[in-house]
Amino acid sequence: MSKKYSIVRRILSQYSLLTTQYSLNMNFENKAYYLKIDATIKKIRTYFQKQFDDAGLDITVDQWVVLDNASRSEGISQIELADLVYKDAPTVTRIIDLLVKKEMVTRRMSDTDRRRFNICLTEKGKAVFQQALPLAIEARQTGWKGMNEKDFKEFYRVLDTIYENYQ
Amino acid sequence: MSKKYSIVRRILSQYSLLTTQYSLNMNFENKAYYLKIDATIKKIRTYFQKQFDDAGLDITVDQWVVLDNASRSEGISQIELADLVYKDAPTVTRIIDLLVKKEMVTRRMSDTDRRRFNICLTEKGKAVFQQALPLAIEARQTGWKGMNEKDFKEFYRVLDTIYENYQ
DNA sequence: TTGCAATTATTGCCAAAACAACTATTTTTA
DNA sequence: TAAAAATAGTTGTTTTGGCAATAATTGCAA
Repeated sequence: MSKKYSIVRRILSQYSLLTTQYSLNMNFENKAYYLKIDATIKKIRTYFQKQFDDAGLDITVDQWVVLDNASRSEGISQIELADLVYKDAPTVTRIIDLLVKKEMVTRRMSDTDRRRFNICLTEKGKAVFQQALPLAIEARQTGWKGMNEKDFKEFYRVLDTIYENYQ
Repeated sequence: MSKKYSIVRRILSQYSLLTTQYSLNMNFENKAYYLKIDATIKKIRTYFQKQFDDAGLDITVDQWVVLDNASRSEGISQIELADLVYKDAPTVTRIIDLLVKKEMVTRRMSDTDRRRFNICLTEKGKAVFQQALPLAIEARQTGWKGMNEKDFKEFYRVLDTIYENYQ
């Protein structure tokens, strides 16, 4: 409905973004890369979500990230999962709650440490993972179209440096 | 309290991230840059928030982004603001609600269009902006330490390309 | 071995994101 | 000019993020 017009607004907004944020009379360090990164991550997230929705997969992007990482480490704990996916423990607790409710993963009490759960994918979880994986790979490649490995390394270097600068 | 140990976990987690996600036997397109960007943006956000908190400023990062953009366009509408900050209209409505509650901005009914509000900073809003601005600039420069303008341009080119690839 | 520190996970609170549905206007167009 | 389309903004719902506080369990040190 108002889709077309929000696209127009978006384009106009990008234009103003270009004129203001790229303007040459600013010192480059002062340009707001935060907003740029934020806009990009939202774009990626939206695209991934659309792929999952279109495929009829009942899963969010964050749930996918958790499912993906859990599938690669059978019996991982929630806190280990939290570190892998850069989320805090409460957030992982709630995402696992939802995945359990959807019967995609189970919490198995650890034999050796009774504070801990071992997270395991159910058959349904494995099936969803298998369906989502090619979509995720395709989405990733779509985003990276037109760029090469050198771009990738430079990009990672900058992201790593920013990350380290805030440690 | 458990701060020290979560740092240890974070380092371990980064190590495993390096070994798995940078491993050479993967095609570079398949590496999950999504998680990397997501981790970085969270890091930036947390640092900004800490600066505001330490300075005793009662403002969140998202509220700051809205306040900052509103301050640069006296009487801007909410939808224009939404486009500038890459948020949707409902999100901006609620952030403005909070800023109004904190008496940092006001909604003034537009003279020419009765659907529209003109957003204006109050004196308090301007004061908070003046206090937060140097902190934001400092935080931005901190994140960019050790990098130059060429890095910046390359970085923006990659972000722009990803963004465009998903259009 | 007792006691304290650390760890795992949960809950509560508030802010924010994405989406749909809705009201009230304004603009378009037939 | 009347009807339809578009626009600005709000509200509701669900999910996620960050932080603090808590319970239960484990590990360590005196």
